[in-house]
Amino acid sequence: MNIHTDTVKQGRKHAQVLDGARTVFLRDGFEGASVDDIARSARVSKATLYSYFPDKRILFMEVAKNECLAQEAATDEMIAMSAPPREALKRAALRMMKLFLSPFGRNVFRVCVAESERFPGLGKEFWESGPARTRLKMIAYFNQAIERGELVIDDCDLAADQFIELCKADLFPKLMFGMQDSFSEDEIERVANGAVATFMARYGAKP
Amino acid sequence: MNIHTDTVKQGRKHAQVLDGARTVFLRDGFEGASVDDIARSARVSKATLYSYFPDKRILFMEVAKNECLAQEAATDEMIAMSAPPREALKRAALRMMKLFLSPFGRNVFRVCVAESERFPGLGKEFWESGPARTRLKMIAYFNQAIERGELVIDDCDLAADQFIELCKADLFPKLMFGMQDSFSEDEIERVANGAVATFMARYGAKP
DNA sequence: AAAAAACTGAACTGTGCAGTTTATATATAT
DNA sequence: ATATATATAAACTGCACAGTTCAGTTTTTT
Repeated sequence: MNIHTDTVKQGRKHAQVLDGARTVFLRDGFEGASVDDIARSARVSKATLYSYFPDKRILFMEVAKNECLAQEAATDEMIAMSAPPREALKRAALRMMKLFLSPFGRNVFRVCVAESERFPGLGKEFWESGPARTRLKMIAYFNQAIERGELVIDDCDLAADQFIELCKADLFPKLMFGMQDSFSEDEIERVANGAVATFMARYGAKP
Repeated sequence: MNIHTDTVKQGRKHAQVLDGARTVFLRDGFEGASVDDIARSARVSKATLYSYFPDKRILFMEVAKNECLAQEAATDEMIAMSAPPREALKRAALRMMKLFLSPFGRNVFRVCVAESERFPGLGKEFWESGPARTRLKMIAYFNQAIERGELVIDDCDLAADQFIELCKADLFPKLMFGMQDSFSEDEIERVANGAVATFMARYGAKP
């Protein structure tokens, strides 16, 4: 994430402030979060907070930048490149779903959607350092599996996007519209299996 | 939409106020919209506005209620029940996509996501009077097509959810993360065709 | 142990905005 | 025509919150 590569003062409480900000921003969004809340949550005085981050916007950006790095780290080891499609896809599906169904994923998405007007580029940068990487991993896997004759795909980009969307079926709208906020293993299994089955019906090599 | 069935004062400027509110809320969200802006946009004094709607929250709910009714009306005639699957699905895909890619769809979604904390039930009510109806229509169609031997579906609920998500592939994330805000016919065609092809590969009756 | 740097808490300023009031104007009905 | 309803503009109140200041305390460095 390239948002603001400025030098921000380092010091004892730097991380502490970021942690508090992360908590509050993820919970309340940008507008919803008050700097007093953040300072309280970080167990730091407001003055200290402002000595590290000259304003709320910059603090928010710093938090976003950090989240992106974390996301980036979590992406590695997502797909077992050599596994057969059904297995590899199932694992990928479960991982992706766990991520965007988590409070973290939910909130990041909410904040990106709500704040993308105020912070142009925020959504894009998050996307690129998170979801886009997963997508690339998947496309790389597709190419290997095509080589092996296990998959037949004309448009790999679209195929990847379709698989990702298939993993959101049912659950994602329920989450976004606030109709449900946690999901059982069974619900997740059902959707993951459905995603794999539908994907393979279209793109699995016919014997 | 059942949010607040109170009696709100009727009168000459009732619709005018709602219109202005609709414009501004959809553009700026709940927090982002100022009552002064709304009054200005509705060409009505603030006092008049408040004589119709006792507070901002209620005004917002009233707008949401109206949008739901409109949505509901637009849903009828979405699927030609007797058409063969590829044709019916293609048409349904294009309609759905046009809807959620429109500024209207985008904003309603944004507002629901951003405001679902502040207004519990808002997202759900919108979902139920909009997307859920489309979903039901689709399931009804599936059942007829299954009867005719054109489709083979074990879990119609999941199948409908999958089709809806397939229609969002590629475009929806780009929209949500602010990476692109309008889409060409070609882009839409590609995704719609992909959705139909993938859906049919899984659920189309084998000859 | 002394000096320097970092932190605290609390009070303060300024601004933006929801909601109210008032004095005035314009329709609508009798 | 006159009385009553309704609408208007503009000023005002109250509050929440970003950002500042400062006198005093704690931690780190030397």
